[in-house]
This record gives sequence, C-alpha cells and structure tokens, in this order.
Amino acid sequence: MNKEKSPRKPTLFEVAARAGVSEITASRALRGSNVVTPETLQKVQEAATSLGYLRNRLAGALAGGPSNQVGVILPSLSNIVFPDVLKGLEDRLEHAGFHPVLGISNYDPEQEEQLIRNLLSWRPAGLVIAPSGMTENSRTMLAGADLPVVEIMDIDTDPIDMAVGMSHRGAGLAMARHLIARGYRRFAYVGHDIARDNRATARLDGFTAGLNEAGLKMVGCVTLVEPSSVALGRRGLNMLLGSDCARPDLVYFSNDDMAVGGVFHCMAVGISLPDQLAIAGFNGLDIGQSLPTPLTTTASHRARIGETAAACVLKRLSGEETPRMTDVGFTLIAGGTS
Amino acid sequence: MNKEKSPRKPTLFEVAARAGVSEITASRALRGSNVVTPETLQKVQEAATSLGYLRNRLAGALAGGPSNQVGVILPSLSNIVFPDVLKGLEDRLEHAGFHPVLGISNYDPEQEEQLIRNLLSWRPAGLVIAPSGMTENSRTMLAGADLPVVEIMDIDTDPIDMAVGMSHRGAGLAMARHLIARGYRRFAYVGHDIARDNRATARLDGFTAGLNEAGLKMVGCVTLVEPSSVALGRRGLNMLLGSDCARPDLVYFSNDDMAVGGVFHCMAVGISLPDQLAIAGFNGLDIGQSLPTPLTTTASHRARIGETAAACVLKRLSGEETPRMTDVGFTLIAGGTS
DNA sequence: TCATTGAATGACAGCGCTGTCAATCAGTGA
DNA sequence: TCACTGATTGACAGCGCTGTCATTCAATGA
Repeated sequence: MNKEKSPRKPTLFEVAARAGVSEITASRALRGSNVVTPETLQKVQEAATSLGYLRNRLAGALAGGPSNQVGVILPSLSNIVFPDVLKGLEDRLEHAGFHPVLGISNYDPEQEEQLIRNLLSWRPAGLVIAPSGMTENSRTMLAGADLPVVEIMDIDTDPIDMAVGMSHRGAGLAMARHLIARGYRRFAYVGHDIARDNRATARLDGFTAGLNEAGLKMVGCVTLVEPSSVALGRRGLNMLLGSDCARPDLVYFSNDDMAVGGVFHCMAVGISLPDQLAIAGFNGLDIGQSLPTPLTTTASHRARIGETAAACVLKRLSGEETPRMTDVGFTLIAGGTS
Repeated sequence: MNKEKSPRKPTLFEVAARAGVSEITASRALRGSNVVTPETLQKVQEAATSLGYLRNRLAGALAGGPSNQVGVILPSLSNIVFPDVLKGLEDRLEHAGFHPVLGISNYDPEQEEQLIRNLLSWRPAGLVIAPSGMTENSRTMLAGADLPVVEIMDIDTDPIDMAVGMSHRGAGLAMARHLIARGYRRFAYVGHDIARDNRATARLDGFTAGLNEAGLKMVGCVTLVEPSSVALGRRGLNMLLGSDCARPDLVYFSNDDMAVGGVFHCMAVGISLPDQLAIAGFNGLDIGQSLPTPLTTTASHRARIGETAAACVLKRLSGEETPRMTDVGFTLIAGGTS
C-alpha cells in the first residue's frame, strides 16, 4: 500500500485533456469560478473525479493564488488555556476553509523567532501569535512580512499590527479591589513558573497595585518554578501555610488549576472555605465552577480571543477595516471560596 | 506598517548575485549542504542576512524539496485529551523542524474527508489522524497518497498504514475485572455524547463484556448527548441517583472529567466515597489524581501516543522500518474512590 | 609530465498551477 | 448586414526553487 512506487499523481493538465478544455479552464472550474458554463464545470469535475485528481496547492500558492494556511504560535499546550484559544481559532478558520499551522515556543524568544521564520517561509495567509518576548528579528520579520499579524492574549503593549486579548494587569487589579471590598486584608500569593509566563506576572502586578491602593501588602508568597497544575497548587498552598508568614485570610493563585489544587488541599486537611481561608484564581475554568463550592475567579474569554483573532485575519484578507486593538474583556466571578 | 506596498521580497537569485555565486550554490549553502566551502557559506549567509532574505518553501517543495508539514486531524479540542496528544506530536515534530497543520473533524466523517483532501493538497510530509469513521473516499485518498499515515488512539481496527494507540475495549474490560475482583456487583454507567465518541463506546463495550463474564449486568445507565465536562458528570450522576434504578455500588464514568463531576456531586450532597458509592473514570488526568481522594481510573498515555505517532512519521521519512501497530498500553490506577 | 580523482560549482529544465491579457463567439440593436 | 457587447475560453509566461547532470580545477600518483 505504501511500498509500490507511485505512478505519479494526475495533474491539472491531464484533467483538462480528459475534459477537452484548457488547463486554465479546468483550474477555474475546480476552484469554483463563476465564469465557467455549467456543462464545462460538470465535464471537468467528472474528469477530475475519474482520475482521482488532487489539487496541488503548493503550485497554486506559488503561482500567486491565495494560501489557506494561518501560522499560529503559542507558548504551550500544557494547560487548557491555549488549547481553548486554539479551539476558537480553529473553529473560525475552518469555517472559512483555513488551517492553522502550529508552532509551540515554550515561552522561549529564540524558539519563537525560529518558528516565525519557519512558518513565514510557507507564505501563510496570516499569522496569530501569543508572544513570548519577541526578539528584534522577530519584530522585523513580522513587520516586513506583508500579511495580517495578530498578537493575542495581552493588550497591555502596543502591537506590530493587531492585538486581541484582555488586560491581565487590569484583571489582577479588579480582583484585588473586589476582595478588599469584601473585607479581606491579609493576602498571600501562590504562583507557578512566573519568570516565563509574563501574563501571570502582569496579573500579580495588577493585584499588588490594588493592594497598594488600599495601603496593604502581601503577607506571604510562594512561587514554584514548574508549569502550573492542580498538584502544584496543592503543594504550593501546603508550603505557604507551613511557612512562618502571617496566616493569610485570602490566597490568590496564579490560575484556576493552581487554585483548585489549593481547594483540594483545604479539603484534605480540613480547612473550611471560605471561613478559615479564602481562595481566588484566574481563568474561570469549568473545573473550578463545578467544585462543591464554586471558585472565586476571573473568567478569561479564551475561545473568544481565538475566534476574534481568526476573524481579524479573515477580515483583513477580505479587505475590510480591522481594529488595531480588540479588548475581549474579562468577567469577575464572585464564587463561594471568598 | 501594513499599508505600504511591499517592494517584493528578495529571492534566492538576488542573494546569489550579491554573494557572487550561482542560485543553486546559494540554495545549497542556505540549506546547510556540506558540499559548499566555508567561505562560500559565509558569503551567502551574509548576503541573505543583509537582504533580509526569507526562504520560500512553497517553491522549494514544489521543485521537489522535502516538506516539513505534517497534517494532523483530530475530532475535537474540547477536553484535554486531544490537546495532550497534540502536545506530544508537536514536541516530537518540532525537534525535527516539522510543523503540524491542524484540522478538527468534529467527529464528522464528511468533515473529516474534506479535511483530508484539503491537507493532502498541500503535499505534507505525513499525516496523523484520529479517525472518526472514515468514508470510502477518505480511505482511498490516504491509501493512494504515498506518504506516511498514522491512525492514532485506537488499535482495535486494522490501519491503512500505521496505527498507534491502545485498546479502549481492553481498558474497559480490565477495569470491569478489577472492580469485580474488589467486590463490587451493582454497576451503573454515566456517559457523554457517545454516538460520536466511538472510543468511549469501545470502553463501555469492554466494560460490559467484563460484567458479562461474571454474570453481571448494569443496574443503571445515563447517557447525555453533550460533550463531556465536569459539570455534565455532576449532572449525570444526579440524574442517575434520582432515577428509579437499583442503587449502584459503583458508577463507571465515560472519562475523568465526568467522573470528577461525579465526585463533586457526592461531596455536595454528602455521599461518602467509596463506602456509600464508588466511582471510576478513564484517562488518568492530573485533576482526578489531585482530588482529596484520588480517582480510580485508567491512565491513557496520551502524550506518548502523540510522540510515538510523530516518531513513526519521522522514521518512515528517514527510510527506517516502522511497526504497523504500536500499542502504548494503559495503566489501571486503583485510587481511593473505589 | 599527464591522466586520474574528487571536491566545488554551475547550467538547465521543470515542479503544477494561476494572473494577465487576448481571442472567440453568440446575441443585440441600428 | 455590421459594428458592438458581454460571456467564455485560451495562450503565455512565470511564481522561486531544487534535482540532475555537466563542468571546472587543484591535488595526486605513475
């Protein structure tokens, strides 16, 4: 089935010959141009089917036809956040017959640059990227690439072309204000590999700013240099409470995975929520909201970010005006854990 | 930045001219061929850099060069399973400088066929697919495409070219035997949109077979025609226990998301695990293992499936022998919920 | 000294398709 | 009848690169 030497795939030329028309007419027919007669169309389609013709888009794109590939660069697929974004992207792209070509940067600017170069060399129709500290080269390539480029997730910095996301700093700030208004005063933080995840850093930054506004500061802080996970959150809270810092009344986690781990730790050691300890996360994941006591968190609209980014690319390709900045916002969820 | 008309990208010809060599030599230099002199190499690299040259792989692939794109077709990105697989794939591919080109079939054979046609038209180096009931056309295209094709997830059926996965039927069967050995007798099932997810169906099938071996049958069964989620599992268990079936002593869930929902329901209504009710899932997700009481489940090696599939493609491309079937197996986790 | 060898480079053709512009032709009104 | 219009179709060139074979040239040994 795959050992026999292939008898060369039929080309457009053969389809055209069989249908008794020229190559270009066959091309137009198969691409659904509306200038060909219904009869011609049918002849060509029949010829294509009977020969098992499979279009070669490499040749098409090289000859100046449009591409239906969109480069997508994400820092990770480890937690559900980026798959959610990817899902939104894919959804919207697929409706338009486009495909994401994926690259994972692992939060590394060098790898990111490599990926950009690599993906651009396929001359995609557009590029969507969740940046991880782009290098100068990266910016130059993107700026000169003459295709729609959408930077996603964060809108706290000025984009090369377009940006779709939310203010992570703003989300942290809003959460701090909300919690202070609810009467909490002794805050602690449990975070994951924060050096690499600059969005988590931005949230913490905003959160701290909120505390400062009220003349407060953190009473404790644990940061674990590992990717975020439920298990890590559980471990992190355990460490925090075992340390000699003042007992916090609320722990802000770097995200929901971590926060759910915190909740599980409380369940396991019999700390009652939210009386003895309150917990807040970030992301608004299904899992947090399905806990016996729903998690206090900030819902990020991840799929919507993906969808909107895809929409921006598609709009630009069809010549429409596109906003430079799109804020999809966030929604504070006042759950039962605070 | 994107309004000005682009002054046409420099081509290999210009790089070659600038370096004072022929096109083909420049091509070889930039592709890292070992036949060019170090001096030539440097001249060409300098010329390329100073011109901001960006390789055009469309032309390269069309001219007979290799592609570094691998088509990937998955049925969904909604729960963590397929992102995990994708992560494994991406990891391995990226190390070899390859990129997945993604398509989501939504468990629909027609869409799947469309995707296959579309992705193949880019002449990728290989194709990895988690099949959703392939059509006759799909099979024909793949069989005739003359590239490595890996069918992933399930190995219960005969593959077109290669298969990497585990026996879902076997996993269901093993779990049934394990639970029966532990003394459980009154089994019920809570599942999600099973018509579309034939792997969940295979597990249920195996599980039922295991019960039959022991002369047992299900005492209750709830199947909800929605994508699986924690919330759905919670709802499903609630429905099951509210129905008039005999009270089960163990509920088998279609996967861990659902099972965790079941655990949360028990917590919320005060059913103690595993005395009053036992629960088992499938997948071995982090979340289930981080519960105060770790979930009894079967760990599927999702990332490994992706890695192995990628490895198969790469091996085949480098001319090595590849196994037709790779069983990555599964691991039964006897947790505290049973 | 001369044929021989191997390393480095180059000329050429063509991958399969589509944009551009030109040609064809039936139908129309003067 | 004839120029004119619009709807179809076609000829041509070339997108940018790489495989194949040929060429060049210095180094080698007889």
